[in-house]
Amino acid sequence: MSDLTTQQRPTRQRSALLEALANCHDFISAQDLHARMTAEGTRIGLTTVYRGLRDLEAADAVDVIQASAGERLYRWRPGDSHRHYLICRACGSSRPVDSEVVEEWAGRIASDSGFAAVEHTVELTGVCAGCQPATE
Amino acid sequence: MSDLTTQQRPTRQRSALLEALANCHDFISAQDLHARMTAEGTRIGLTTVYRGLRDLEAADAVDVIQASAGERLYRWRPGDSHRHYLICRACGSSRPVDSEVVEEWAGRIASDSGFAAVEHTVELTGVCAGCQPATE
DNA sequence: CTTGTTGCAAATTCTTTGCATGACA
DNA sequence: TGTCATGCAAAGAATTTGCAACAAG
Repeated sequence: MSDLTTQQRPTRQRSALLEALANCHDFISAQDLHARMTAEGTRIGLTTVYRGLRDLEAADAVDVIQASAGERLYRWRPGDSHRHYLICRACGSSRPVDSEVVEEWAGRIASDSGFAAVEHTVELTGVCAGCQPATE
Repeated sequence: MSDLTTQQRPTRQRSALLEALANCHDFISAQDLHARMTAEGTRIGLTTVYRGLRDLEAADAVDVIQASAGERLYRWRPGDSHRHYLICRACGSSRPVDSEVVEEWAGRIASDSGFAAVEHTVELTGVCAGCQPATE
């Protein structure tokens, strides 16, 4: 179960899911991803999308953020590079941010507090340049 | 609406909600808070609890974190002091953490990126000393 | 009396699960 | 042929809204 060598068949749906996600450079919800794939002609069930995303999350291949009402947004993570993003509240676009400082800080908190297995979630939101009202 | 002087009647339920929340020194869900109040003899509707918490959130009187499945947890914020916490995944207890470093970092990201109105969410979770297995 | 508040029930939204069919090795 | 994956439909969970009765000023 925790074994990465667990057999996993490369199916049409799984490939399509990976491709769709890789082509999407912003965070997207399972529902939206399914809708987009369907619109593009890929026949795939919503359940399969959810399952695929869950697997990718378990494999640490995607970054995940919590949207408002329990909705989760996923974003493909190329390599092991980024984990934290700055997201535009208006258009939804996201850009990775350098979070070294925060990583360090989290590590320090962990050792100072006596807590074990400390994990952190950091979400930055704002309004990107393109979405800001022209009004001064 | 954004006016703090907006009339708001001090009702029995609202006072009870505030008191229950102030007496609870950890994060708690709307459902649990309602259950606890009911168990203590306070007659209040679940809807009213949700509405009260929503108002408190809007007034910045509580800190909010996202639990797993779209569940939101609330914690009374005395004064304007703390905003970030380290939460035990095992027992749910929380302790405020010094987040000055993160505040600064977030501010720098904001100015560097060209984003406006940048807000940040930071959640730290771990296993507190009391919940760690005696093993080792 | 007038207006905001309450609370039950129904509706919404996102996500997960049961189970029979279908595909890959 | 034997598994694992798929996907429909139903279940589950948390939160929000409609609306009539109620309480405060």
